Amino acid sequence: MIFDDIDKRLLFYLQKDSKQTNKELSNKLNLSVTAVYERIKKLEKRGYVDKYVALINKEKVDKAFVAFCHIKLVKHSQDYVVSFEKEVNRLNEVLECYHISGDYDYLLKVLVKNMEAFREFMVKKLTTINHIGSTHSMFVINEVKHTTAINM
Amino acid sequence: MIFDDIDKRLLFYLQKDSKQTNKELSNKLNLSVTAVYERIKKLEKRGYVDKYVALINKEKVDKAFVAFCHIKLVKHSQDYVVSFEKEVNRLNEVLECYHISGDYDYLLKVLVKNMEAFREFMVKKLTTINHIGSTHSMFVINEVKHTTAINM
DNA sequence: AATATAATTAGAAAATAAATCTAATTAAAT
DNA sequence: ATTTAATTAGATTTATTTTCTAATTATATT
Repeated sequence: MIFDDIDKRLLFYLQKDSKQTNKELSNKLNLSVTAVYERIKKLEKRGYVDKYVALINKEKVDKAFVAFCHIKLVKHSQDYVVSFEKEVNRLNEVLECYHISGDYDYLLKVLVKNMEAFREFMVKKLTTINHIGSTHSMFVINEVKHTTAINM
Repeated sequence: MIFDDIDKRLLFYLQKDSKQTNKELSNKLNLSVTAVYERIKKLEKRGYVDKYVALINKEKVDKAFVAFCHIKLVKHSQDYVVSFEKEVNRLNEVLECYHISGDYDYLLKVLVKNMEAFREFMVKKLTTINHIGSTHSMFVINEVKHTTAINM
C-alpha cells in the first residue's frame, strides 16, 4: 500500500479542520469528490486517523489553569507502576500522563480552574494515590504554541 | 446566556467523536435533531468550540518518538523572549511550547521519528535558535494517558 | 514491449444528513 | 397573570455523503 504526498496533504487539511466538505478538499487537492472520499476512507480503515474530535476552549469552560507535575514513585515494582497508572487514568483533571526518562518517573499535564483548584487536586486526589514518592509542579504562565497537527 | 448540563454533555460527546450525526446525539441527549443542531451552533458561535480536527496516529506516520525539552534562556529581556517564541513557532517538530514557572523557562513537546532524528533536531534546529542558555531533555518511554477532552 | 491485473479516479444517482422555516412549547421577566 | 424571550419539535429544502458503473492510470507478468 502506498501513502503518498496527496494523502499527506489530505491529512494536513483534516488536522487543521475536519469539518471541511469533501468538495472543499477536492478543490484544494485537485481531485474529484469521490477520490477524496475514497482516500479518506482508506486512511481511516488503515488506522491513520485515530479519531475526529471537537477541541474545546478551556477559558470558556473555566479550566484555564494548566500545570505540569513531575512524579517520582517510591518503588518501581510492576504492581506499583500498574496501580499508579490505573489511578492516574481515573483522574479527569489529568489530560496527559507520560512515563519518562530522567530524574522523575512521570510527567502529568493537569487542567483545573485555578490555583485553589490545583491545591485541592493535589491534596485530595493526586497525593492520595499510593506509591507516590515525591512531586514537583510547574505552572503554565503562557501557552506559546499548541497544536495537535503532526507534520509529515 | 446559560451553559447548562445538556451543553456540557453535548461537548462531552463532541470531544469524544465529532463525526457523530445530530440524530445520534439527539438520542443520547433525548432531544430533537433541531435542538441538538441549534445548541451546537450556539456553542460554536459563542466560542466554546475552538475547532474540529482529525487526530492522526503518530506511529502510522512514523513520528512516534516523543520528547519533552526544558529550555532556559540566557536573558529574559523582551526581545529575547519574543524572538525565541517566534522561532519555536516555526519549528514543526515542536507541537507544544509553554512558558512555565520553575527552574526552566520553557517546556517543549517535540515529535520526531526516532532518537537520531531528535539529535538532528537538537543540533540543526533547536540549538541554532539564539538566546538559548541551556536545555534538558526527557524522553517519553510510554504514553500512559493522552486525551484532548476537558472534563466540565 | 504487450498484456493482464489491480488500484485509483471521475461523474451520475441514490441515500443521508445538515440547514432552514414555522409553529408550539417552555422558561423568565414584568 | 401576562408579556417576552428562548428553546424545541416537525416538516421542508438544501447540501453532503455514499454508492455505483465506467474509465483511466499504475503495476506486475510474460
